[in-house]
Amino acid sequence: MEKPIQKRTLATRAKLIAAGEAIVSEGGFDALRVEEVVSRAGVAKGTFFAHFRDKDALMERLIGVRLDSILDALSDIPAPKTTDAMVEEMLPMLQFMVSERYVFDLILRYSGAALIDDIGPIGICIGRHETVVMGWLNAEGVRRDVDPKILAEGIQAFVFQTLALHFCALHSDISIQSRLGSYLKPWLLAH
Amino acid sequence: MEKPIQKRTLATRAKLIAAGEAIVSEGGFDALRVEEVVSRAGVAKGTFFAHFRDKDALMERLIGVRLDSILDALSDIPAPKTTDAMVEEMLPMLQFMVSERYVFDLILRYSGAALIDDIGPIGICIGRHETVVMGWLNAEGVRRDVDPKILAEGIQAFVFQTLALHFCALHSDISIQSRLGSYLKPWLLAH
Amino acid sequence: MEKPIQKRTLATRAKLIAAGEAIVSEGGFDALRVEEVVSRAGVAKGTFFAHFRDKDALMERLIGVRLDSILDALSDIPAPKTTDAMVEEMLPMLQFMVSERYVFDLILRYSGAALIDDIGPIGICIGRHETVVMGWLNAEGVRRDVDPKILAEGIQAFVFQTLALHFCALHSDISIQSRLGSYLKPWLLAH
Amino acid sequence: MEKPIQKRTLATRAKLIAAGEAIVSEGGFDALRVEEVVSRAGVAKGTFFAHFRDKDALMERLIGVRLDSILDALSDIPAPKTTDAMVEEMLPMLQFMVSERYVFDLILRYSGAALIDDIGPIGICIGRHETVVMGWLNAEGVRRDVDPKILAEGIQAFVFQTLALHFCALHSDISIQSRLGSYLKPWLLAH
DNA sequence: TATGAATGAGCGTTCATTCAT
DNA sequence: TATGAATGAACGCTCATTCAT
Repeated sequence: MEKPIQKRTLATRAKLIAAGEAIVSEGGFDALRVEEVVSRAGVAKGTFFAHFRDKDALMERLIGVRLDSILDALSDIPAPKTTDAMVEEMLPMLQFMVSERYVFDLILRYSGAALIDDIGPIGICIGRHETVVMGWLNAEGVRRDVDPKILAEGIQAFVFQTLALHFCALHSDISIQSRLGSYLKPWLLAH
Repeated sequence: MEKPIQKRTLATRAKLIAAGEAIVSEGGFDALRVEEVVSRAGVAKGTFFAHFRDKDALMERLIGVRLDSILDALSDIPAPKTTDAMVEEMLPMLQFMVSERYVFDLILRYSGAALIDDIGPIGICIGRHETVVMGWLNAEGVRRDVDPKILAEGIQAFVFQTLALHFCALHSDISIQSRLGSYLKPWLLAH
Repeated sequence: MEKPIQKRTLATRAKLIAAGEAIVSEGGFDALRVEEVVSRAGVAKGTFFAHFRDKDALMERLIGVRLDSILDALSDIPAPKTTDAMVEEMLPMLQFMVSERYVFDLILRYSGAALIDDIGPIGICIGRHETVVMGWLNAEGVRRDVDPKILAEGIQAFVFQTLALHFCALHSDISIQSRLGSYLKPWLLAH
Repeated sequence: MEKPIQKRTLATRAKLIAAGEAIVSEGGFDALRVEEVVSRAGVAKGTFFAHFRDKDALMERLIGVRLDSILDALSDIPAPKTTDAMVEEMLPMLQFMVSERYVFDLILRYSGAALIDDIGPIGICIGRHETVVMGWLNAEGVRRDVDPKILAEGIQAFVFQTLALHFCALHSDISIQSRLGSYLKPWLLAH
């Protein structure tokens, strides 16, 4: 009785997201213009803002969709045996995050929201990622003296650090993989 | 003939920085508008850009000044003996970084620049911070199996992670100190 | 079979008007939004337009109600003997008209409608006012060389002029009363 | 020293006004779009708002220009001998005011401003009109018992009343001339 | 160096009104 | 009658940055 969301509403929202995805896949996230989204979706501008608080809200959704499909793949694989393998598996996600500065910034900003109420699509994905990664930590060689939750959060921290340095140090010769690896080994391995 | 920097030039730059600091101390970094800076400094808009590459260049200067004074204090203290003490000592810096979302974002963006050529004031400060912290790692109980440089970078990563979560998880009941502590213990301590 | 107006219909309309009045008494006419009217009345937006041609139709109703009660009082008093007394008696109406620029504009726009077919609540009130005022003109000292109908219309013109100047000339030191009086004396008195 | 307005500024403003006039003369005031003004003037949108507070501010200017040229003509003619002749002379102005509802509303709203400080173009024109008309009142047959200033203001009141009724009473068979005449005779003539 | 008018792309907003269900 | 999602056309604004003087 509360809010029997209408079919039409859902259809409109879907049209908006589909239009957004089309634009992004053609020109990247940075190229997305609200004006074009509504024109492609065939709805009025006012409608857009009735569905999304602002442009960023759609961006979050769109990024969330991408992250979700990456995470779907990640969930299906068996737990990697080494930190190098771990990094290898995370690579698709890292590459997506690093594909556009704009994307990275948005993820960074909305990622932590995983802990609060009005958790957005990105926050949910980060949460999923944490869960998946946590599932990997029950492996041989991984330290047992630290709460896996903390370990997973730490991995997250190193991921962000790695990507942030990647953006700043454009001419750096250290690859994402090796940098992340050099953090994860001492963080995860029993010694 | 090289760079006979004129007195007037220096004076103008000083006026701009003073104006910037005044605005920031009144309304925060986020509220700083080039328009107001020049109006307070009594110069024209164009003059601003003759002195600073862009607005961010001034921002960096302003933030750099603050960070520097915090770091000056940090350099004078003896190396903390425990991770808790370490967190305690870093608190002033954390609190400044967390004082405004805008400040945090800017630091995040320019921090990694420490690795590249055109290193700015913020990058320098992050570098100083890293050096100071690295100096603490020669203590008893700190693991020796990892390059201190990597350890220091890891601390940085945990600092950023902690602050990022702090921003998003407004209602969280975990304090900055305890969260950072729960990262640093397993990261730094031999076991 | 003609118009068996249902109880529900009347109830809905009453709710809408009540909601409108509540909003107006809280924030003024200018602040009335259809959105809020229906939300307070607990009906859907579409329902509003099933009851009122447009927003202005409600506005007219609302203003009409106020004007009516002012006019009821005005009808009961004996004809004033002087133009000053006349102005005095008209004051409550003037003050209401001047209470909000928006109200004045609306009255101005719909007042003349008195001459056409689809006469609305405001037009009716202006007509009533004209009738009342015309009844005052049969007094001693009032010129007889002009059709009382024209005289009454002229009074109306001076009222509007006075109020219009009142809005623009905020800092003017001439009161509504004295300005209107200085128009009415030469207009009404035999000489 | 205060504000040595630059030539370029003046040129830009002139371009803006010229563009506005062109649009108005093609499609009427109601058809003016800020977007088109700037596009025709070949300047940026931001520039428009640097010169005019908002769209209405340009409208005022544009209407002011038209009124000015009508008033220029009005100033050159000899004082009319009768109220009918007076009405006849005022006709061009009346017709302009009545040419578009939008124009009339704007004039009505800004006319009285003639009395205050931040007097706009329209206010100035109304003032000029009053002066011109006042000059006509020194004629034979015009009553002497009332301050010409009041008489002129009264004429203004009747003009607005006439035009307002003209708009509302679309199907009315009374012409502007005859209605205005029926007000002016008893207002102006000695009896 | 200094000036300050001009740039400019696009976002967010407004909110009365319509219409398919 | 009632519903409420959708409409839609502009407006106003932002404000760091550029460039001709």
